[in-house]
Amino acid sequence: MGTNAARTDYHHGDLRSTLVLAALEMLEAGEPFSLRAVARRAGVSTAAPYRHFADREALETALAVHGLRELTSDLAAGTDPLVSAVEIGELAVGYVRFALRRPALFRLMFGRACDDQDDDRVRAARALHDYLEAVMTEIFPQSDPAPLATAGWSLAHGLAFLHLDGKLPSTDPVAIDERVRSTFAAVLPPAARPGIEEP
Amino acid sequence: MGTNAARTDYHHGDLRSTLVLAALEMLEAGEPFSLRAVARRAGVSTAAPYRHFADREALETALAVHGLRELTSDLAAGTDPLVSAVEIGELAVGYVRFALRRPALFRLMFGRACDDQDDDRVRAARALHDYLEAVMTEIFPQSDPAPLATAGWSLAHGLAFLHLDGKLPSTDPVAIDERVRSTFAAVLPPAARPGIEEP
DNA sequence: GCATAATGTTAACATTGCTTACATTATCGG
DNA sequence: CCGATAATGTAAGCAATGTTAACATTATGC
Repeated sequence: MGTNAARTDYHHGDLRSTLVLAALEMLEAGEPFSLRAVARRAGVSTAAPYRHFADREALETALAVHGLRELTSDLAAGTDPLVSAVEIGELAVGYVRFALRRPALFRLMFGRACDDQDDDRVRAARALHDYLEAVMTEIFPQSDPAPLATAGWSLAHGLAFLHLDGKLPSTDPVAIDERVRSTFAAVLPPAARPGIEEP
Repeated sequence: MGTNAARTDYHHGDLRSTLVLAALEMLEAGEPFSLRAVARRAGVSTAAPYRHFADREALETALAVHGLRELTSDLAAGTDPLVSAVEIGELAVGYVRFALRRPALFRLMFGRACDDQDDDRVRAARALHDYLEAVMTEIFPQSDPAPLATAGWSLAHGLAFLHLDGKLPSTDPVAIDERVRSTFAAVLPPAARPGIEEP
């Protein structure tokens, strides 16, 4: 109990998870999202969520953590044995697809300042960054991976947001995938060849 | 008048501009922003803004248009005779600086879907895109400028947002500038040399 | 000058985030 | 096994917000 209250089985039975789930469903459905609406959907009183989240922002942080983890595992699962530079483009395609598939969640994850007080959130964000850096290290063993990871993440992130905002044409999903690939190709073509022996 | 009501001089004297200005000041000051608060600051009743903006979103769209124009002219003024590929990095530095200097405004400009109904907003967004494409055309005359413009914009945009969100360390402004430069250098090094004769 | 449309005001409604006081029930020490 | 206690949920209410409707006022065109 106390800090580690995650599996408790009280009046409602792990209301906290229920609330997060309800909020995720509402985000997915594109419905506007409010603490009261979430409580309603969970079949619980207006004030009940405040037993589990300090305020609205705390719920949003929990949702962001969920999204960050899902995105990270999505990317890792999509292209597991990263070998060629081409696959970086595929990684970016996965990133942009995630953003367009879950626009509201994506905006929650990246739309506001990272809550540095929340350990879970900081960890989840760093896990994503570390994964990208590891991939870059594997693909470009002779270059400094840090700027490459920053570049790759920023590029994918910018593509995701600009498509989300309608700043780049975003009607045809196939065209989007192609644009992401060609953008990465335009920028990372003189990459290291695969199969380089480790130094 | 009618649609072109911009310079009218009624009871208050161009309340519309006053509201936009008041809202911008509040954004700049980091204050939370509400229609009522804007009306209060403009010294006008709660319902007055509805004579000039259909709803809150309409005001936000006006602010976004303002911000897009300012950003575009900022960039164009900062580096006027674009010549070398290095300057693209400087362009990105200006972009990221703008985002960090006006975080709330930047989020308004790019945080939600581009209101395709609003001609001003569509035009302002396209003007920015066209400017970037023109720069790319000038610098890389032999390459297809479209993917390069997309890549440059996305990269700068992603850097801006990741810094804004605290996903990349954002305490020291000088370090940020340097990171933006090195990121662009890591990705656009084999650029065309300056001084290429026009084809 | 006067009809009329443009602009601003007052008052109200529904919804929201949040708090306070209270009710209920799980858990634990005896 | 039982009662104290803390964890959890509820009811009611406050202040703020977006929005609208009904009304007042002033500028503008005939």
